[in-house]
Amino acid sequence: MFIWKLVEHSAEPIYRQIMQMIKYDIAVGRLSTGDRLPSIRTLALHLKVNPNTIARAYSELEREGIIVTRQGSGAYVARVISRFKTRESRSIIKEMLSKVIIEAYHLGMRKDEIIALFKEKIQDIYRQ
Amino acid sequence: MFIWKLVEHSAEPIYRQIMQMIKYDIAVGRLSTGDRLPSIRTLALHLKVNPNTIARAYSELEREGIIVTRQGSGAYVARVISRFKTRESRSIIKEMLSKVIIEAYHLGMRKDEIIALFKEKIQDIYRQ
Amino acid sequence: MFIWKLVEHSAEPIYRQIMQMIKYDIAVGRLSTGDRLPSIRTLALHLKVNPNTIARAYSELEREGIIVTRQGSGAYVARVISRFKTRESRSIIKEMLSKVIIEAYHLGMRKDEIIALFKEKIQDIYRQ
Amino acid sequence: MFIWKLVEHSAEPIYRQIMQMIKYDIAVGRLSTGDRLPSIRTLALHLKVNPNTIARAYSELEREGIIVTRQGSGAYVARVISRFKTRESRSIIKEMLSKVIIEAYHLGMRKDEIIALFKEKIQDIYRQ
DNA sequence: GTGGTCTAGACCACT
DNA sequence: GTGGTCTAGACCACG
Repeated sequence: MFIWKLVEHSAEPIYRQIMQMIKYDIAVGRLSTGDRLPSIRTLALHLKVNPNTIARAYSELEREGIIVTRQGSGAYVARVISRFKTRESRSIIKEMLSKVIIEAYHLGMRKDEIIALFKEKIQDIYRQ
Repeated sequence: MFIWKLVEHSAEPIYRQIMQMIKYDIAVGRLSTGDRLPSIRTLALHLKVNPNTIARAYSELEREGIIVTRQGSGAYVARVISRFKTRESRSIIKEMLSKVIIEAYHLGMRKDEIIALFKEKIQDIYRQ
Repeated sequence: MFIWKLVEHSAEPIYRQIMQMIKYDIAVGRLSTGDRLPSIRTLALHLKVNPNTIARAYSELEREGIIVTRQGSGAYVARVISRFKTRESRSIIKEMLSKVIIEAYHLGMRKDEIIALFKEKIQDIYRQ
Repeated sequence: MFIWKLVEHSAEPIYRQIMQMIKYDIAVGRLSTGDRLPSIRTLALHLKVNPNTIARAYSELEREGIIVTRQGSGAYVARVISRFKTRESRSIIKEMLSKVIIEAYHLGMRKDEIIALFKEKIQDIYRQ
């Protein structure tokens, strides 16, 4: 079914970890448009967290346009509305790339090492 | 002297923005080993934030081994101790790369676009 | 016959969308006093929703005095009983107008733009 | 200070009523860019609701870009970024106008009556 | 002091 | 059964 696990004692809030898991699964194709997500209660039991926490994750994903929810029915992967706003998106992604590269630098990682990691990761997600 | 500016109303805590600015300047070579950082009071006035906030940033940077503070003298950029612990660092950076690539995906960015951004950013920081 | 369509994944509950469609058709004259509405089963099949949902919509419309249902016969558009209670109605409509105008304001719409939209819409419904 | 009151037993969720009050006050100019909103706890005490409910309202207003919040500092009325997306906004407002006019029709209100109400309300908000 | 996250548990609305 | 709202109360992060 789903094989999601939380990182315990992470600084990352639980609801964000959940968002991240789902976004990842969509990005790598394990979840597709129209697929039904587990119900809030089911997932809460599975991950052993409070249903409100799952609800929070789903609701944030919904406002990002990544899933849709309907009372009495459930939550579903949204049709991909690539509502790409070039300028904003570029600036968000540039900022994130900046951070990770600076972090790698200060962790003593070499240029070729981070490039290798980047290539590896991008293959996972942007499969041909 | 220094030309740092805070992003107003960013979700990023102020002390982290300050850490980020300093790490960036070190990474691109604007700050080098042994350089003296502005005093807490000076920087607090300049950025119009509480001195405690600067102190927090400096203390975290010291904890990361990026700067050293000497009682009564000030804070200095540390000699680059590449305290690179391969496994941990790789996992941190992989996690961060994953996040940014997934985010780019969901923002509708194409593979070549994010690759271009990555190349651009890595040139800034890892100059030959 | 009828050409009603639901907005998929709308935040608006399905039964309310159905009520809205019917009220709209009455208001613009596509449905008149005495006209028979589609049966619950028929409409449920057509819209691909649970018959209970249609039943709920019809029952609410009946409560509002807009349709009447006769056992075993079906649902019909009621004779227009203008059960207008000045004070209550005014307060409901004022509240709704307030909301839409405030919303328009925060969406950056100009005064003349919303006035134009209002005039357009009111022509649709209150034809001379 | 602030003179907000909740409607008891309203179908409108409390957090939405709170959002509405704040949007209204901004629209009519009682609150201006940069003004500080009451703290979550203060407002919760004042309105006799749970702090989480206020937090929810503030957080939704933030994602609509109407206010900004900072941990440890408070919530402030945002600079008006009229990030007006013509098509989307027009469609939202048209939908809302449609509903209110249909509702007025079914409540037996005359054309001139609703026009009068509209004019009255729009004067409140879009003052010259 | 501020807002942010999370839990436990209740009740409601919708299909 | 589904998701949505709300409360009470705890603990953390930030300035």
